[in-house]
Amino acid sequence: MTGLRERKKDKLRADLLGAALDLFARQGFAETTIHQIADSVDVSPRTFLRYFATKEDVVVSWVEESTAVFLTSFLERPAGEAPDAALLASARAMLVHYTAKAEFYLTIERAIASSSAIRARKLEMTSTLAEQVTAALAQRTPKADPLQLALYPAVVFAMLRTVIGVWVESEGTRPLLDLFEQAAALVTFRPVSG
Amino acid sequence: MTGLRERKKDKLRADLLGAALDLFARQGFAETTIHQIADSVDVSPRTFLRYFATKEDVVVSWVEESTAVFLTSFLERPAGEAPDAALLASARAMLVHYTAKAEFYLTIERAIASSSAIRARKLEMTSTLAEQVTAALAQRTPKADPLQLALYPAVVFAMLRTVIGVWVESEGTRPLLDLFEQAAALVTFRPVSG
DNA sequence: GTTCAAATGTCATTCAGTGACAAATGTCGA
DNA sequence: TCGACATTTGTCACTGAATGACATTTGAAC
Repeated sequence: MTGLRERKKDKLRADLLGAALDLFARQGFAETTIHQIADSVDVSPRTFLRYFATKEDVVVSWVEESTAVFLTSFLERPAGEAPDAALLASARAMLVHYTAKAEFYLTIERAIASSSAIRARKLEMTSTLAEQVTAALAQRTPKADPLQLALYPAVVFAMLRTVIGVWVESEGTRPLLDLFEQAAALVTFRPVSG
Repeated sequence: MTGLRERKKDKLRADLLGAALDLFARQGFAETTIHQIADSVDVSPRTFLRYFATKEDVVVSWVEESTAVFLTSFLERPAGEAPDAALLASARAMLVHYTAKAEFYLTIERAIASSSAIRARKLEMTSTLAEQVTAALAQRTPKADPLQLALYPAVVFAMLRTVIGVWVESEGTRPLLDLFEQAAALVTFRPVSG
């Protein structure tokens, strides 16, 4: 299972990630070249690009982890549950995951906030996730209007984005889940007539 | 005022824009090079980059127009108006603008939908607009929690994005404002306690 | 240890974007 | 109308991201 080859690969990936985040934090994202990242781990730039399709992906790969948490949670929700309840539950699951790795995600989110290129990339990933969730929702209630199906996920992710933004600005002092409950209290969903 | 120089500049900008959108529509965004765009208007690639900072900006420059409509409208709303009412009113103003130039914005939005690079860029512009609106909101109700201030704009823009998405998919047949009213009926805002 | 597959390095290339400087082209006053 | 002046454009050179092809190294398995 875990031969030397795989272990090396995992380690190299982790090293590249660490070196990249370190350089990003010190010099900024745009000011760091792939060459520098590769150099500080003693590999060729080409190798870096084999592990991460683009420079942004270094940061964004971690967003994938959290979106996976959301999606997994959502697909496991009972079929009879109301869409908004299911979405909110999955959002909470994702924030629990964030909270468990708070220090780490703070670093990631700070890197994201520092560069418009990464911010754009993350927004795009979130919108992809929203599409997946919308598709899953469509399977649960096939008769519903596309607008209704797309709207709830979009709104929930807007809430998540906002909550995480405030969390990062508070340096992680305001508990994520509390913030989310406050946000959820301000927006009400009307039942979908499917 | 309008010397030959300025007129030439305006015309060239318009020509570059037209040529670019045309090529994007036919070949796709990523498959079109700056060189091609410049060639079809008989200018050097360097000149293209003097008119548009990046290739994405060709498309994105038009998003700026619509965001300006939103922001202008929002800043003109009466000070006493409830935040959610003001936001919804400005959203409607923006959609009226979209509807007035429906054919054109359909082209733009199709280009946006076709390329993840542009989609990312547009999302980023929307989030910048959301920040500006949040800042404006903060001036109206200075005592409010940052979370509350940021949440409403984020949700309204999520609604707008969703509505425009459905509109584009319907090839512009479903009226934008109708879609928006349907969306607004599904999500309710609780009053902000500032 | 030999054989096979995966990982890496090297090389070449395309394309976006930037800076510097020269050439061309309007603008405006004499 | 001519000539200084400013603006726009073209050319050249360069950096850096990203991709493809091919050779080389290095684990894996027998």
